[in-house]
Amino acid sequence: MDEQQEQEQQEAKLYFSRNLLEWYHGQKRDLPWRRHRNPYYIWISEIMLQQTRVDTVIPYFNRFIERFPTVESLADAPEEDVLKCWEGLGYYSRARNLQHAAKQVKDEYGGQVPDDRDAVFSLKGVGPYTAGAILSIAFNRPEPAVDGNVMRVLSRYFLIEDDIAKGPTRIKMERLAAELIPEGEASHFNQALMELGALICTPKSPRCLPCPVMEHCSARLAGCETSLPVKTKAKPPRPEERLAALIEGRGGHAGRVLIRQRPSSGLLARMWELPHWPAPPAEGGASAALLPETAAQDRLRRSLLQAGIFARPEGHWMAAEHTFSHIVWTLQVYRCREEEAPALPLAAEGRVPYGAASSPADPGSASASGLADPAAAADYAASSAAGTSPGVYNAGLTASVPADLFAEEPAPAERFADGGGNPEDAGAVRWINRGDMANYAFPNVFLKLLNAYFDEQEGKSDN
DNA sequence: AAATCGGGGTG
DNA sequence: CACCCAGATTT
Repeated sequence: MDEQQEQEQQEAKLYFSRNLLEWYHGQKRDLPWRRHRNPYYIWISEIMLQQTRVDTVIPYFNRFIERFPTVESLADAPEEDVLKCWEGLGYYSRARNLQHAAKQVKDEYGGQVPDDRDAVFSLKGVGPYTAGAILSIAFNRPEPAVDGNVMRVLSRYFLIEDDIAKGPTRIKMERLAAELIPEGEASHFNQALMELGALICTPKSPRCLPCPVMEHCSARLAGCETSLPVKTKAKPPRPEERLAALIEGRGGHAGRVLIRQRPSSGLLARMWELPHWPAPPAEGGASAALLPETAAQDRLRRSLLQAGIFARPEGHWMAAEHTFSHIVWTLQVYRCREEEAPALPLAAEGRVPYGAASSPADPGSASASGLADPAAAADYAASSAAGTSPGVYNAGLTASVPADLFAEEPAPAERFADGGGNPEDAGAVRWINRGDMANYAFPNVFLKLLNAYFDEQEGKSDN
């Protein structure tokens, strides 16, 4: 690049920074986290915005800071409260990382979000982008905050054709973004950059006419703005057919359905769900949806028994789909009815094996109670499990199940080939009614299924 | 460097 | 419906 080009490049940068900043002051949106310069608010909003659009985040943000107004209140909250507040937002490990980081701030930084690069970086869930966002937006530090919006804007304005999915490209963008920050204006400028990406320089059809920097935008001048940024495509998610059980309680559980808690690591960690297992591949490669219903019900019953849950599938209810980044679940949901446990033994913990092979029946535990009636057994479990809510049912039924029922069970790794983590801390089950849903955090697909079910029940009882 | 982590919007 | 959106952590 000769001297003349270099000078033009410098002018393009100055033009960009000046015009963008001026535009932002006239166009910035009124957002809840922009109404104060509270580093805690900025931090919460940036974690939420990592994954979701502004419109979706706003109600979550408002509820979150109402429920957890300070770092300390977040640090001291029960984890399930934090997860419940995050319910439906996705990427739940971020909620758990956020609370972990709140404890860090409380214990190591006196409850104040640190105004220090290394300290901010050390917080769980805070990476290069979020650290830069907190330091610049909350503390006006001249740090770059390069997210997808910023990379899109910069790749177009400076016509950078590097693949933004690659690591080194982000480093390059950060160097460039840092150069562009006007003296003393890091907070406004970084927000302006992201605001432009969100409102004007959008992925599909950028609105170049109202763009404050269109005159010197290299991509627009070259007519290639819609083909930037260059980004390698993600590989498509793999499909997974699963059989799910909506179990209607009987006796002491009448009007309730059974839910269980997922393991504390992996997919949807510690969230609650209807029990479900991979569907066996049908003959000839047909999908599980085409699996003869009796075969599917038989398989589901085996899986339920294997998990220590006594229930009988009674027919297909509905299908539901749930899309992750890397998997697509198709859930075939069967309505099931709770059955009486054959022998009896109720252990005290309210847990069932989740990923592990079922433990052998413990003859000792069988004498823990002599209750054969499910309602009485539930009462027994509730009364013997201190600190649990009414309706808690101990499905840790290690009772004698005919061994041949398990003859065709797949290996544990196959049964729970969904990213399930440590089986030791999973498998808690509860019988819940609609009101109890407020106490458990569910992924959206199960929220929809449970609401659909309770709606259906209410409709029936009205008639 | 590649895979793991949700859920929603657009055309 | 196909296709798009992304940052931190783990492996």
